[in-house]
Amino acid sequence: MPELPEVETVRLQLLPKIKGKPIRKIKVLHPKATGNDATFSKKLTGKAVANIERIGKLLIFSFTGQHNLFLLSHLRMTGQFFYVDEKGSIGGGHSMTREDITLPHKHTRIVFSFTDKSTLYFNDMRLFGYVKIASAADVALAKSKFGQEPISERFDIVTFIEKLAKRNTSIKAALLDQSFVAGLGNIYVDEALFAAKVRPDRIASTLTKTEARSVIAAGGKIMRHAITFGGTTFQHFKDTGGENGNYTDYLKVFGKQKTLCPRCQKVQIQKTRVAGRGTHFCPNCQK
DNA sequence: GAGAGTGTTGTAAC
DNA sequence: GGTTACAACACTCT
Repeated sequence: MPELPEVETVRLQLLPKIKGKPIRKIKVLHPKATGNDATFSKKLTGKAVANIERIGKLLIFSFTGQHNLFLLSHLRMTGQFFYVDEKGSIGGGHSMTREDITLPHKHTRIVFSFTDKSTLYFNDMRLFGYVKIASAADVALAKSKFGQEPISERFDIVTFIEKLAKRNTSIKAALLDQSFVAGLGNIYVDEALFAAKVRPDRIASTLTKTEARSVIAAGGKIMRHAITFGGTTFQHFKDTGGENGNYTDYLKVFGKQKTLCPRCQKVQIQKTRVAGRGTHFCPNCQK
């Protein structure tokens, strides 16, 4: 379940590996992954990635000398980018060759072959994710739909608090709304609310300013920390070398139901359903 | 073996 | 505009 830190991990790993490499050939194994774009291969063949940006959980690829050609990629829940270098090593020599992974496999949707014989695979079991061609206008429109990111040093907490006061849903639902706050998903929302000692089912407008600040500060801190550990693997996330994220060991509440709260040591972490999602919290610590 | 559960987001509908 | 419900999908768990 890639959230902001996992997507950022993919971006940081992928960029140095593919930047400036012309695409020699593209095989679309499942057209849905490209938004059923019949021109996908033709438009991208011969182009070289200039940069990869990220906003929220969305990746934005730009190409050298192309001012109106971009790729938008969202991993949704099970999307993965795997990079195999010219020697056939998954992860481009960073990680050991993964003998347990053969590529392409039945969930590989798109194969990008570069002129240096390295290959980028887009895998997505559930086909919710995508890699789509976009114009500059498409990119601008997509960017406009995201709220502020808690990891941003320019996060405007005053505006956030004002908007929060108008929300009559749970704080969890509010934090999961990407147009309100960008980057948090189910795992990091639970972790941030635990760190801030706020119950996930609290109505957003009832949070004090201090609590609101605390939630954003915790969200930012946890996600920045997770990025330094290569993200969190809970079910499906793999980095571009097929490795799990290493932040998993630092989770305090997500998936920890029926274990003793690591902070108060008095009650067990509860799992309930808030905002239609599996939700973990300490009924003692979180108010 | 049928059915529920899993989670992100766009869209429709209120 | 806020909010909810649902669809998209394929796999695992009950």
